[in-house]
Amino acid sequence: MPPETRRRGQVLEDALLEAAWSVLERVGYPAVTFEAVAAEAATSRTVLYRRWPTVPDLVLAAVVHHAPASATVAPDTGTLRGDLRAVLTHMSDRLSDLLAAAPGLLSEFPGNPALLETVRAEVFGSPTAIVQELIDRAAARGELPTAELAAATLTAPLDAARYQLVMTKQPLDDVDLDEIVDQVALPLYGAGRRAGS
Amino acid sequence: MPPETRRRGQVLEDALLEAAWSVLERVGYPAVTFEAVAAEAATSRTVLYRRWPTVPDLVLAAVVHHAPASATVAPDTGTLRGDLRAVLTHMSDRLSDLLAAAPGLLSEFPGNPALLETVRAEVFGSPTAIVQELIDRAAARGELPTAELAAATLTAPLDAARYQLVMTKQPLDDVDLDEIVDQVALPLYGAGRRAGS
Amino acid sequence: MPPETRRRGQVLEDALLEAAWSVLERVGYPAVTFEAVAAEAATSRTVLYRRWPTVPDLVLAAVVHHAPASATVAPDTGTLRGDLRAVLTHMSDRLSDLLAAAPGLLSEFPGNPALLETVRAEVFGSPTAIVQELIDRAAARGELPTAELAAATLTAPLDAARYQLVMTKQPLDDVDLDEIVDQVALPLYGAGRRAGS
Amino acid sequence: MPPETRRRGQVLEDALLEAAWSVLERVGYPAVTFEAVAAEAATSRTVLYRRWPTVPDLVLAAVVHHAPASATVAPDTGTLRGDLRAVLTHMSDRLSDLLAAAPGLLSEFPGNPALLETVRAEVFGSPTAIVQELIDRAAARGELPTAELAAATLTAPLDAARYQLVMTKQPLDDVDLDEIVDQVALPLYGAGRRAGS
DNA sequence: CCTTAATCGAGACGGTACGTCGTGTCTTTAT
DNA sequence: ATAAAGACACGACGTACCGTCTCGATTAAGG
Repeated sequence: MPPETRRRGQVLEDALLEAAWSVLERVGYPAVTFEAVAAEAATSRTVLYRRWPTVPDLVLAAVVHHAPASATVAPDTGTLRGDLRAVLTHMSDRLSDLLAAAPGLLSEFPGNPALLETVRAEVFGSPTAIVQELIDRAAARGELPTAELAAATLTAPLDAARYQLVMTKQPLDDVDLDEIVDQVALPLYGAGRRAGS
Repeated sequence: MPPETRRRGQVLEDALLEAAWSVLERVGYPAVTFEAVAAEAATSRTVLYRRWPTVPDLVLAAVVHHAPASATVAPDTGTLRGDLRAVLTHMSDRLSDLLAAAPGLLSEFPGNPALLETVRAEVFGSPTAIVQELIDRAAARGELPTAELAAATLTAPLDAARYQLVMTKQPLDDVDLDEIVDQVALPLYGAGRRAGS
Repeated sequence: MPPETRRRGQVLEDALLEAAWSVLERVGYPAVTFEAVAAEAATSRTVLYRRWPTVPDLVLAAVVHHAPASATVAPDTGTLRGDLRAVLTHMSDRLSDLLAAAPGLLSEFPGNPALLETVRAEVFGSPTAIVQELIDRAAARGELPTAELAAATLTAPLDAARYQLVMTKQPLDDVDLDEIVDQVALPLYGAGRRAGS
Repeated sequence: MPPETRRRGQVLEDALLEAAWSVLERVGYPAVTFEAVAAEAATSRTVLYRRWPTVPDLVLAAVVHHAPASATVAPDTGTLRGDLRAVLTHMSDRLSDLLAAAPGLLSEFPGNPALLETVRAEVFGSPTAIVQELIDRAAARGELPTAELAAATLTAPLDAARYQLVMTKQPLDDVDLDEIVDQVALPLYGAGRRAGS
């Protein structure tokens, strides 16, 4: 019946993670089970248990496997506004994808700090560092009076955006993005104020 | 064996919700089951199902029952800064309580808009409206140049605080609160700018 | 909403039994529940429990109510053969009706002798006595050499017929009836033998 | 706690059927539940459902397991009378055992022809074929004028006996057996008539 | 005629069992 | 060695009825 030979090693593992992702997309996070993934991958649960002991571990691995490359490079559009829009847009797309697929992952974090760390590193990336870079460049161009901002000032626009993403699981639309950039980020960062004022 | 008479109505319902809260505290949200709550309440699952069709519904009711009094009244400390600190502190305490007890509730929201709405109304309260009131009063006192702020401007500090709460499930400490008030909220709302500038 | 007045006494009781019979016909004995009967009768289970404590009691009452009149009169067709055919046909119709509707009643008898007695009296009637009467008449006519038969001899044809009815829950067809009459009953009863032989 | 290793295969199946039989004896057929049998066998209902989809299936298997040896061989006592007594005695013992243990099985037959067939084969055996064999031998010995009997003639004594068994769930006593043999079976089969008459 | 007693109708309570699904462990067979 | 298959023991699910109970609404009957 199975015309192909028995899978092993990397080939098998890839197939397992693709099966997990497929199940995740089809039925949603709360309905992901070892049973269903094993059926999708045409293997037995034992094979899955040997690799990932719990459902969150499996789902996380599937997410990482499916979308590994988080943009860690700062965009450069020539203006602070354009750069911020680019960063926020990317973050919005990435996070809404993840949250729509696996909202329940969030609730697993408290009991599993390693999971949180992995998600942060692999998926969310580090927009804060990137934004600091944008601000440095903008200050160098004279767009901003200073690049020295309090941590809370720097991250507040990002956090506000992320909160909306977490709550809605939907990407932000253009109006939202414009508001955050124009009404929150740029004013906070000091755009429009004279350098030295 | 059962020394008391059969419980009914409000008495029973209170006992159920206390049992649910007790189980929630003991085993944590992901392990809350109808079975365990029924056992804790010394009743049958049927009685629970008649009232709350799903675990999130039950947990939410337990949370609301356990900590019902959401401050819906705007504080009045005499200064905008004091008012904002009060609002944020209350929100921080309230949300961190809820999230520590039932982090998984968050992941239920997308599939259950009614749940989200209930949480918003019963637990989160409506900080946005309250903050608008604070701002109106501050503008009337001359602390702010205007009370007309964009929606995103108004909620950004709140959202930033809430994001941190959601991620950490811990109340914000004084330093965090000071930063959000002094570095984010007050600058955004225009404090320190001359009225008419 | 309920346009009619509230039912009581005999009117109500009749309605309950008709509802029970209706449910019995529709879903079969093993699926008869107080719940379903109460719904069918548009009343509450309490009203049923007040009258019949168990399902068999209720079903039996419904059966008796629905088909109360067991023929207790011996037919008189002029020949023993015709009389036996008539008795067996009647028994076959009656029993197969009952058994098709409520086969499980049989299994309730051991734990409930009163039930068995009621069924026997109300439903099965007493074919044995009737057959004895037929035989007496036949002997008087000279069709049989004697009317003095052993109990087992007398009832064997009836019992054989009843066994088939119990097993098949179907009425006996003409061929079966002919065989029992011609091959079993008449030879056993001595028809064809000379009186005095 | 569980001192022994996990049971599997035949060992487990035997234990399950013994547990089922034990429950059947203790509480009676109408009270046999998967739950109780699983508890008695110290296993889970799943294991039972994998093997027997319904209660009647399970009970029947338990009955067959508990009393497997149905005499399918015709006795040979030298006389037709002795042979018939032996067959009827065996049938009486066997059937009354079964019916006393599980009277409700009877009511399951119409909805489950396979069950009926299994019971017939496994438990009731096939007395009809056996009796035909006895008659053949008796005719060969000259005890009977002919071995060619109508089907109804052949089975009537058996059916009469079975009907009494079904109704009483008690084994027939010697008097009953004598009557059936001497007053019903032997006369019907033609014993005492001259061959060729 | 009006009060009183009965009982109807409705529905909750505490409980048992159902049949299903998924879990994590373990054993067996075969590649 | 490990993939694949599948059983085992367990826990929980959501549903259906059970038998009991309380409670208001309605009805029939008696003072």
